Amino acid sequence: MSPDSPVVAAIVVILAVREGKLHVLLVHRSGPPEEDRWALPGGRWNGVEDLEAAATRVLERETGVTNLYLEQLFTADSLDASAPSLAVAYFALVEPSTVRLRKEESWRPQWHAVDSLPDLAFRNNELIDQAVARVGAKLEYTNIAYGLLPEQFTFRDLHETYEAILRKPLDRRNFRKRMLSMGIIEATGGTRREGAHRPAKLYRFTSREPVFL
Amino acid sequence: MSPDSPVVAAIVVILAVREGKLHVLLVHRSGPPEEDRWALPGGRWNGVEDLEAAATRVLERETGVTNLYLEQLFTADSLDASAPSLAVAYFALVEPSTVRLRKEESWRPQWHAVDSLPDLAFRNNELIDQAVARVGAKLEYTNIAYGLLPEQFTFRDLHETYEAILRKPLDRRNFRKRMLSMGIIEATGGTRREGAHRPAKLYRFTSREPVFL
DNA sequence: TCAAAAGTGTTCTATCTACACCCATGT
DNA sequence: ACATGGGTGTAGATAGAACACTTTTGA
Repeated sequence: MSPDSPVVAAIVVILAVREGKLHVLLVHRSGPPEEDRWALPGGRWNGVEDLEAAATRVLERETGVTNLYLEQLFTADSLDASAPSLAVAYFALVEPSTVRLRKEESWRPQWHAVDSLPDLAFRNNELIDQAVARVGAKLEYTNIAYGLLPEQFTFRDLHETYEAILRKPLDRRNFRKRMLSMGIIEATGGTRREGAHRPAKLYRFTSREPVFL
Repeated sequence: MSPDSPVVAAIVVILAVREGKLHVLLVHRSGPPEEDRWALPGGRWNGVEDLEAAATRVLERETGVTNLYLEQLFTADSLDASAPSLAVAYFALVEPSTVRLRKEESWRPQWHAVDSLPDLAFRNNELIDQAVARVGAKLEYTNIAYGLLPEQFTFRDLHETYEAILRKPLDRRNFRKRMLSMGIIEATGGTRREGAHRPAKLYRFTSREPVFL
């Protein structure tokens, strides 16, 4: 491999909220370089398809999910000291119940709570921090949370999702007002019973395409 | 060149405010591909240095400027239909009086008002739009305007700079209050006479490193 | 004394924050 | 009737927007 022809990979920070905590999907490297460490899933770019298509392919291979929110994040160099390489990082927002993880023995993908990550290969921790920061900022002025939630959801679901990403408590009443005044969600008319208490109204996103306010 | 080993280039959106208008530095392509069109300056990445070093090198070659504000913007593929290629775009903020443009006959760099750009090679217009949007957003919560202004400047200079990027009038009094309350600038104590009128106080940025508020 | 730009405060409005009680349901 | 989470309103503080006159200087 000549110095002029680096290896280019697309890697994806796949984020989901599970049981009120933000998780990222990692694979365990069973071969060099950085053998036996956790890392973001990725795939080599073949130079023919779109870069974003390469990221989509990685996302689908690892999760079975297609068509969710995907955005370019950052391009990192020098990740692999052994050869010239470039990693174009994307992040994806997925709804965990739609995910079917790959079941291989090696390179097995697994959810990890973002709060308590080990030291990852290729300085991937920095990319995850960046992705979380970016998503948090975008929650304020876009509807991209649709990527993290199912078609229908309660205000509680939405509230937990926001708190998981922003890592701070949000007043329930103010949160509700803000969401409604943003106009990105609407009541479906339905309700959901979940226990010995009042049923919650169901909502949906008015659009499941990215909308900027 | 195999499909697995694309060409990687660093390209730079170099922005400056000249006479109250936002400008971008472009080179005129005197060879294929896209011969005879204007494009962003760039250089091939050699795979050894940091990507950011490659961008810095482009910036210095075209402007003589070093050590100003530089940030990664976006990585674009399929810019050149003839071969697999990847362009990692950066944007830089420079103070035009410090710039000494390269004087070659071909590939001569030239400032262009962002308001009235021609159709550029490699869909570079989109990258410029992105850069301007990003800088505009960051003016609100960072001090990166330091990159566009000399060591000392008047409130008028600062005001014109902000208006040039945001493309909208900003009330002078409110602007002044906001800048001072942000705490990113301070009076030097000096003044500058510029004509038959009251001299303006001079200010400097309290820090010339990026600061987030 | 005039022209030209620098400098300065107040009022109003909208937005954000803090905060506590009643409601609907199942057991 | 009680336990559990769902649902709602108000008051105070803060930040942003609108707006016009006085000051300093050189000619």
